[in-house]
Amino acid sequence: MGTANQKTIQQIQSENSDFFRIAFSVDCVIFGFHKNELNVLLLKSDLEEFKDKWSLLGDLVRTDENLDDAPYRILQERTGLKDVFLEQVSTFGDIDRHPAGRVITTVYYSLINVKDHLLRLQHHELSWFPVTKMPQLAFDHYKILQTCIKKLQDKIDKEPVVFNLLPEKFSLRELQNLYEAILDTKLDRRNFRKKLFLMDWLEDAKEMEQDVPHRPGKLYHYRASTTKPATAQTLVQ
Amino acid sequence: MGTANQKTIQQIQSENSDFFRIAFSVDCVIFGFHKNELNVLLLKSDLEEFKDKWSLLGDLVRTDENLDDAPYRILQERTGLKDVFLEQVSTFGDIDRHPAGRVITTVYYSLINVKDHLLRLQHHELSWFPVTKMPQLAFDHYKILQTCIKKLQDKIDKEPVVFNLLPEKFSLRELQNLYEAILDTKLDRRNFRKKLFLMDWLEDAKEMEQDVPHRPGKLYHYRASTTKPATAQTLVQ
DNA sequence: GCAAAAGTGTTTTGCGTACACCCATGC
DNA sequence: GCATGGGTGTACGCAAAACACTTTTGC
Repeated sequence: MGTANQKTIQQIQSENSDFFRIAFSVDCVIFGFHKNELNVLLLKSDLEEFKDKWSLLGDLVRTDENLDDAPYRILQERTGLKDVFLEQVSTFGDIDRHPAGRVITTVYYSLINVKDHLLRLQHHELSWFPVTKMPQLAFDHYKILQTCIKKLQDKIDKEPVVFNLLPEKFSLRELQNLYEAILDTKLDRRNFRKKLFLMDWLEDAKEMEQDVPHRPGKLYHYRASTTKPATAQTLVQ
Repeated sequence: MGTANQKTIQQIQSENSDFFRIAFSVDCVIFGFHKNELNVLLLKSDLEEFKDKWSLLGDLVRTDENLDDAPYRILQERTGLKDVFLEQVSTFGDIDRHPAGRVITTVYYSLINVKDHLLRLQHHELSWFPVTKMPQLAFDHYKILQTCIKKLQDKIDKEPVVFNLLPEKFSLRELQNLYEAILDTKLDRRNFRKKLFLMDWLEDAKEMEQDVPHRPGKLYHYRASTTKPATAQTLVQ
């Protein structure tokens, strides 16, 4: 903040005790891809006001953790997941967004691979919901979710983030289904393949699909290498 | 937040008193356009640790105001400006970002028209600095500023926000200078004009520049109307 | 042999980019 | 008349979009 003067935070606290009536939380929109649908992980709300509603995974921020670390902790605690993709989206702080009092929340979205990590769903009631069939959400979580979906849609055009949602090896069809699910639209197969190969994100896994009732497709994996050869340089300028 | 159970905020507060050692602020990156340079409004820091450094305009969030309202209040209080363009950018919350204690801050950027509003600079030491010649900044404000510049650069390609930085009537040359200052690059004049007219953001003000030592250019103003008139529809078909 | 999806190329169109000359005004 | 910036059009290359047929496998 810009107006701090020469005081300790404790002094500020006592002089501005009102300001410390604000609680600070983090909420996570956790996306997964399952049965050709984009899913979100939700928790059954335990607030009386929101009985039968669901909510995003969230928690208060600890005083001894960086803000950007909090969502990693929450995911680890609730799902056992580590090393996931996470990105900050926005912060929501309307006065009345939480019925119990003033809570400002910073929202992150996460992309995880549902199949690889069998979630150890704890005693909490956790469940996946397709974004097209969302239950009633508590708080302002519906608005938050829509913001995250928009952000994700913008992101996948330019950045190779979708691979976080897929198993290591995948077919082009699966990848296209995923893009279609996120963008909520149909894509032309030939143009999609052309564009993806141009992006230089894919590497041939030298394997084929197994046990499909039709001609098996090739499998690919994400080319993590950031060493984009000459192409990148020619694109600049 | 997602894990609230049936408690009042006061109960939560007493049980989690540690969490309420976090202060919550808002910082504003206020952009102006002056002498063909993108400028930022800064305040001389009054923290001893940051003597001779400058900082963004910020303040603690009040318990009785929506988060998104706080930056409007801050701008009003410090500069007298009302009805400005403001957009939330991101929230910064590293443990040690503020020397006096734990402060999480949500950052907004603002675009204002320097000439129209003669700022009533109060007793605070406020000053404009070109983004190319920034002084030493306090806290993590340099990082915050860079994030905001990046956001602004992305934004002006798609959205008509730059007009907030200009007087009501302006020449195409001024507009191009502004784009060049924000993007930190040179643009081709003919292509720039073509693109801007295609965007359908401009309307002929039926006036010319005055007192310029060369052929005067036409003045335009921003076409606020989102009602793209018949042209679009009649041209289709 | 039939169903189902894989794999593949060409054409068209629009957009971004590069580029040079005449024009209107103040001095 | 000269310096300064205003105003305009064309050609090229690339990328997006539209579009149909053959191939491979399981059953």
